[in-house]
Amino acid sequence: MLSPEKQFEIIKRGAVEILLEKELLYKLEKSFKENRPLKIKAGFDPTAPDIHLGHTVLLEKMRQFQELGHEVIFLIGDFTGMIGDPTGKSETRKPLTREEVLKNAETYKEQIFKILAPEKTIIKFNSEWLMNLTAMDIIRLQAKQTVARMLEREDFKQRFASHSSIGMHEFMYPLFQGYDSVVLNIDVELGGTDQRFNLLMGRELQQEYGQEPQSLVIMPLLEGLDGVKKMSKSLGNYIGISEPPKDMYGKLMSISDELMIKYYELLSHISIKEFNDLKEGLKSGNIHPKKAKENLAMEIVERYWGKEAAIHAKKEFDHIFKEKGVPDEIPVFELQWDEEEMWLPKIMKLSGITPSTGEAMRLIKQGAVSVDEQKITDHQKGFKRGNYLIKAGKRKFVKVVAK
RNA sequence: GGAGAGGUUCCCGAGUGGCCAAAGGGAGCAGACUGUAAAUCUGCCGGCGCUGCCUUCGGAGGUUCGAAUCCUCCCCUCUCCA
Repeated sequence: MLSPEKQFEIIKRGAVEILLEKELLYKLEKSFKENRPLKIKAGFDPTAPDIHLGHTVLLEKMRQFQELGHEVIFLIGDFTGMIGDPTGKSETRKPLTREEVLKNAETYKEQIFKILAPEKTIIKFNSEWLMNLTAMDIIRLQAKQTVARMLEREDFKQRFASHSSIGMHEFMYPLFQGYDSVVLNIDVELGGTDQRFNLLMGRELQQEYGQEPQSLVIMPLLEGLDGVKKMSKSLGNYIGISEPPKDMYGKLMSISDELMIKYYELLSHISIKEFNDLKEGLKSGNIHPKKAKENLAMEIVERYWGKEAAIHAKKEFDHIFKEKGVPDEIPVFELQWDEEEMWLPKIMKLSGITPSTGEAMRLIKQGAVSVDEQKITDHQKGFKRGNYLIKAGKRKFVKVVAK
């Protein structure tokens, strides 16, 4: 086991904040002395089992705890999921059926065990205990907090100020999440910055119930490909961990240099020293950012798909973008081709490479289209019945075969 | 229950009878540049073989030579009062 100080250093990497640092250090020392692992918790929504790199920030931190010998609980909020974390937009969600919850849990497992060690991960569902609370239990729980305290939460505060509606049940979300920590007697809870209020609630409730308050490790929300907004599926700026290697590689290569550093800090397995050297190197110009980005993309693709796939993805990427070549696998489209000659935009539309002939015409006028590696600029041009390789823009290819 | 505000093209948002396929911004796409990216510049950004035609402005009708704009009914969202 590593010394408490070393452990702390690893835990702190990438974290926005640790509450309270001294307290966590003390817990680590105690755990070290008594040779007793700490209980770590992180909660996940039961509805979104399609994991992307944003989720993995937390998972990576959990993995670090596992490697340090602590006990990690992957908590699926199947009960709290019915409420939906108050965001002002989301309405009360439909309760998932038992089958759906279990099915989603399976999907989770397939994905998270690419990061976490299966034998060391404890999976729990909070419906296990929350479902059995009586009305009396719930009132007792509610009595531990005040409306004023609830309104300190940024989201509630804003909605209250702007006269937007706040459902009574929404107040229960933080309480239940905190109560989970009480039930499990958690030592450290992990969460994103958006979870701060809920995480703190755990501390307060644990104290109310006579437990030592959990320490909090607050992780940043990973920015998506645009580098501004947080990574999320609905914004379409995400990299899913089940995406094919070449998509994953390509997306990683498209991030900005600045974002790359954050990704390194939060996602890469390189050591803290290596990370600092990298930052220095980039600053001084000794390391070319492109090279650094390639390494990052390789590391991450390899994590989810293996070394060979990563190498292949890189080759393919270099081929297409550096050499402006053609990928190995191009979708083939069998085109019903009766006439002698067909209008190019029509071919493009029918083959699905562009949504409309108008779009195809525009692209041709802009010099973005080539047929059999020959740039086409005449949007009136027709082609004789036959097979052609059409390229539109940098990454859209299709092989048209006359049928 | 009463009073009021509003629903416009992917998003935000202007437009209150013809000059509107609808300003502006964002997103997106393409070209140039580059390191593959960012930034910047340029072009595009409803459909159609396209100097024109067709379909869009919550829905359905109506007025008018002409409607996103006016009228009627309906649906939805939000606010205030109780």
